[in-house]
Amino acid sequence: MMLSRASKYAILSTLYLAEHANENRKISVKVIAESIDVPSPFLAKLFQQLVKGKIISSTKGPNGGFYLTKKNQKKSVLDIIENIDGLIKINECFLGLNECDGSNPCPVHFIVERFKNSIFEKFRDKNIMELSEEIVANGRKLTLKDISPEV
Amino acid sequence: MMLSRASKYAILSTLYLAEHANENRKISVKVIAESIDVPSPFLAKLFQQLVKGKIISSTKGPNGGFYLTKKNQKKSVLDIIENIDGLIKINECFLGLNECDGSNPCPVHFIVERFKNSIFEKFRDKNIMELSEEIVANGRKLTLKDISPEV
DNA sequence: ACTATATGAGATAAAAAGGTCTTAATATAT
DNA sequence: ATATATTAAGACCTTTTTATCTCATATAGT
Repeated sequence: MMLSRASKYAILSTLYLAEHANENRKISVKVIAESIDVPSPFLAKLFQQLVKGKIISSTKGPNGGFYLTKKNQKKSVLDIIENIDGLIKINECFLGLNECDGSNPCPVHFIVERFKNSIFEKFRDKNIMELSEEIVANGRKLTLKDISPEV
Repeated sequence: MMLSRASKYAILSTLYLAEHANENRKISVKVIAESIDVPSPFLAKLFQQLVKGKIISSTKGPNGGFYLTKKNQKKSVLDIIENIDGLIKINECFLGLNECDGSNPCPVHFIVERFKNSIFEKFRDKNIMELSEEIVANGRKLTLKDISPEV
């Protein structure tokens, strides 16, 4: 029931692409890595995998970089998580029990279940572009940098 | 917002102690490790730390083992988590953002907040003995073993 | 064609988490 | 006192995760 750092980086940077890139304006790993403050060689690896998984797109060479096609924009955050972590982890019992379900629940099973449903609403039932637009509309910055107040 | 395996083991085995041990009936690592199916040398290490943290108690020698005093029983699951993982991890932003709070929320901040509050009700506002009694009353087995139906 | 600039791929390294082993210390029972 | 059972402590090993490095490949612009 938790994301690896890899998944978090992948989510943030894909949402970054959704907001800032398109087929005519591709963005390099380096720029994204600096913008959201993640280690760039690590992000490069993640992007390779996301491209293979058809979550994002890329072109090589000058003015190349990463971006989302219309089709990519329809993918969900859960697709990203599935691509990077797999879905097992996010569905595991919070206390690690092998057998934990409605008829055999751990002490926090129903609490976790409710949470998971809400998360899935955002991460499965909404596509990346929709989520990105929501974030932009709310004026949020998704970065791992410290956001220092301007002086 | 997630527990390490170490924390999970510690929680399960402390709840095991709450249910099965007391000052007159101490239980050895080996027995507990087998009962809930966790690696026993690893659990031994965790128990050392829990003893230092005054979450559980121990005595050496024949008929020795681990158990909970009245004082230990008043500790909470959150005390266990704090002792093993520290509290930072459980309070981190679900997406890993450095700055994520009510006035600067990540896309799932309020969902996570609600979840955290519910978890805290069980893990901070209830002591170990109370939680254990609740679990016993509900007839739950907290083990990592597969619970195979009896033939 | 050549050069510069990107990504792609695979090997490698470093750090963290998970797990084991060995020896010492201590308490109990005989 | 001695043997035995148990935890305590610390070193050690393994696996997974995170991160880096190097070289190959593709593309654009000149």
